[in-house]
Amino acid sequence: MTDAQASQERLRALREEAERLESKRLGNSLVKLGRQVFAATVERLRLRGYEGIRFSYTNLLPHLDREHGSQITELAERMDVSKQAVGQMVRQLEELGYVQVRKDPSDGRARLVALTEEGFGVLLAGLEVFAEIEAELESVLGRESLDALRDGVTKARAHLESRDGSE
Amino acid sequence: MTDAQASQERLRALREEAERLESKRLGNSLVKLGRQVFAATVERLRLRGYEGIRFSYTNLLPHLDREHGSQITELAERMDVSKQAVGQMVRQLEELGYVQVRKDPSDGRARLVALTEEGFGVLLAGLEVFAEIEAELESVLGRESLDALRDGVTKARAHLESRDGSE
DNA sequence: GCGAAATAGTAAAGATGCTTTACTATTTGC
DNA sequence: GCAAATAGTAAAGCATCTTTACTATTTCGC
Repeated sequence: MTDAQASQERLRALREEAERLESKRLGNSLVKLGRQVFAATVERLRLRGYEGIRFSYTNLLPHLDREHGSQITELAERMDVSKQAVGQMVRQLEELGYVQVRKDPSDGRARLVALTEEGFGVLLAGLEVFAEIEAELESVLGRESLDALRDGVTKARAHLESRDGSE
Repeated sequence: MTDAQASQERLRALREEAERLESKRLGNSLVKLGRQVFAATVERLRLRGYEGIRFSYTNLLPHLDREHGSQITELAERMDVSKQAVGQMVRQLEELGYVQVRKDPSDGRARLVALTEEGFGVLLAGLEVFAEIEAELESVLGRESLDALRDGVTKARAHLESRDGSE
């Protein structure tokens, strides 16, 4: 076998390997599934009459109440995202009329974010949609597999976080 | 119990429910894990001396060869993304010197994308990193759980795709 | 062969969910 | 009472796409 032939052979084998690995590309399919869940959530909320709701909002809303309100920094910590990200969501939700923001009387720097009546509706709808998707996945995968998936995801995240300290 | 009290009670229960669900927010943790895999891959390639490699490139490279080359549209179909997205990656990889593009002699509209020598190196490194991460996750989760996770993700994607026809 | 329709590709902008850097306005801590 | 910490905003950037709109070829159908 000549060098050229060997090189070609190597390439062919490699492409086969790549092809074989294709189905296993975990990072990719995880993100795609995650985005599908995002899109499904947004779409189903739209069908329930809630326009303009992004998936990220459905992460924020459950942390809000209608009485006292919460500070943005506190919300950011609970959600494990930056306060800037929360600030953005709050501004958008305020425009949509789903949250109300007022000055914190006990701290001039802070603002208190609280749900409006409509925001409470979105929260309820979001929980419904969430439960619906969960139920569907459970019926497709079975309770055990779904739990195992969640568990696997959690463990994998913990490993990569400690190993690469990222995200 | 007055109406106001009932409403407050409802809210409190709801927040507890939300809190309880927090750990189960599948869409969110999936995307986060996916991004962790992205970041880990990019970081480990960087440590191997490959700068400027994005995760998306590691999806594209295994589809390329060094001889004939492939058309962008064909690559897009195989990768299940838009041809515009592939076109972008190709331009960026070309700038980095990892792929070479030439006109398709048999079709004046088309261009053929092929790996350079350096691009081949990135491909190999990417496969190494991929295998490394896989091995780590396998050692953390166990072979069976990892397979189950992959399987669960695949099934969940199929369900949401058929149910919502989205992504 | 010739004109309409399909196809390969590019360009530019927008969606989404973030982050980072840089800044202002308060409040706290010594 | 003054420096350092903290709450928040503003603006830009990043990553991986998509959508809309367009050009340049090629192919199909007659």
